[in-house]
Amino acid sequence: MKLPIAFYTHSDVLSTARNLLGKYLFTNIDDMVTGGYIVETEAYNGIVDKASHAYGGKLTPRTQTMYQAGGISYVYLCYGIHQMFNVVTSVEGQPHAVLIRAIVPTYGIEEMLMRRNMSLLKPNITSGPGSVARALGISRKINAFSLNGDTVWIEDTGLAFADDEIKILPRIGVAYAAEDALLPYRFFVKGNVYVSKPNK
DNA sequence: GAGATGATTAGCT
DNA sequence: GCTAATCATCTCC
Repeated sequence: MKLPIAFYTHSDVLSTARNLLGKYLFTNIDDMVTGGYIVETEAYNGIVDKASHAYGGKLTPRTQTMYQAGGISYVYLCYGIHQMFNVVTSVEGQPHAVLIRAIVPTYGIEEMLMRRNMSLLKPNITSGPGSVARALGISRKINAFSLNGDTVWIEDTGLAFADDEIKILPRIGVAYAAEDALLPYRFFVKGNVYVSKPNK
């Protein structure tokens, strides 16, 4: 069952990031369906968040996707090689987003292995945002797609994690964001092997 | 129109 | 642990 758009449009990006844990993310790229459930996310809290592309209300051709109403994808390239997949949340004009950092692969594992150029299923297949996007075949072509569509979508299968199975820590790789780098905006399932390190 | 720069990963030590 | 890879995007001239 696909998540309703209402799941994405409320304004508390932190609770959306928390509630995305355990949800299934699917893509249908070149007629191949791949997916798995989310075990690690990071929240990016709009114009007041120094780690966000939209900090200070910055509006460019790239970031305008984040200003749209919640329930769509935001995909961009980082370090020249890695595609990052984000879920846009909140209402139009509020550039909130949740970065998907890790999933547990469950559907289309063969296809994911091929995309990752691997022969054996190892935890690093979908560990880290760049790896998740590559395994799922996500590219910038999928930017600003509705998460209720047929190319990329998120489902609720009833899987949920209790608060004591979840750990909340500061985000990864945002040291440049000064005091905002310390904000506890990273959510992950404790000890899950697909979560990028540290995972405890 | 050119130059600086990352929400990272993989591979080697 | 450390470091190179690599290019779209943004910023300033």
